[in-house]
Amino acid sequence: MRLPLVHPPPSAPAEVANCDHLARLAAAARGLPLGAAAAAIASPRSRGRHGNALQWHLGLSPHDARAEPDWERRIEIKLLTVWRTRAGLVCDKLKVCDGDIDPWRKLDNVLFVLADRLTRVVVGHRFVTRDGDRHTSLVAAWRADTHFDAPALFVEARDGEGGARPAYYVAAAWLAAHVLPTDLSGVFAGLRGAARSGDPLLAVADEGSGGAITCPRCGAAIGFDPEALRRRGAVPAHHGLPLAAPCATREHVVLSRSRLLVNDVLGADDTLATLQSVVRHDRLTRLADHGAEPDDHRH
DNA sequence: GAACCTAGAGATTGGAAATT
DNA sequence: AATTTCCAATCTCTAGGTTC
Repeated sequence: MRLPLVHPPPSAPAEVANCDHLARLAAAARGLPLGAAAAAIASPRSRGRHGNALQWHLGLSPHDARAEPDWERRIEIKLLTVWRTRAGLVCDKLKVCDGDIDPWRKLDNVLFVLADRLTRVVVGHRFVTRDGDRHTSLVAAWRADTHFDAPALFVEARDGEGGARPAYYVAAAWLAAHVLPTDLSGVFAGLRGAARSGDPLLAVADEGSGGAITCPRCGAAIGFDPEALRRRGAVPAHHGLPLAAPCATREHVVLSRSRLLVNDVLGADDTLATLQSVVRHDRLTRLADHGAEPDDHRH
């Protein structure tokens, strides 16, 4: 159920908060697969595991549970999962905070890190300050009718144990209008059937490889529809026997090599290895460990 | 009519905080 | 010190609508 906002909006737009160090890290994250780090630091079904993985790569505590912006208490970092539909790039609504917390401060300055829903690869980022049209449209939610006006910010109640648990969300439409670019490479269409339950294991193939490759993890045969790979860039795949760990009990998806991004810090080989989960957890490269962290973050 | 898309709501998770 | 409750967060499901 949708409820009216509790916290009145500030009258003035937010001041821009910059951090050059964070900007460099965000740029360096492009092409980085988050799945491997997520598997290393979070439980397999944890809701926030890819956000945790991003925090880890940025040198923050992976399980940050503060009510304040994550980065220097000035910039909120949000992982935004995106996928492709016929209409272009889309994302889901995003929770801002619980209903008893002021959402405006969290929305002052946000670094949105965009990740592909299928591959969990970082595909881009955007710094967004609550000013200009973004301020106006968010503030308009204060007087909007929760049911008929499709406000950019809303409260949704969750009836759980111990009563309602309302929380603030930004609408997907607002994110589409103010955060998402029209197009971005490295973003795949959502897959039906496979990849619906849990993260699929990924294998990379060239589009000319004709429907059969060997599994990068265990060497067993993987079969797929090569025409579908050319058409969509990703296909559900059949993993042949033997089905040993970690390949047993997991869905498999084959990706077209030419549609994948390469992370500059990892390089082509390590990007592929990380994406395909063949890097040991204690050998993972952490983004924040590359390049010295300047004392002043160059503000 | 099959496949796809969307909004709304529910289900889960690990760490932090609170309590015993 | 050990246990329980609280909490942030978002992934997943479902029903109903749209589009090929």
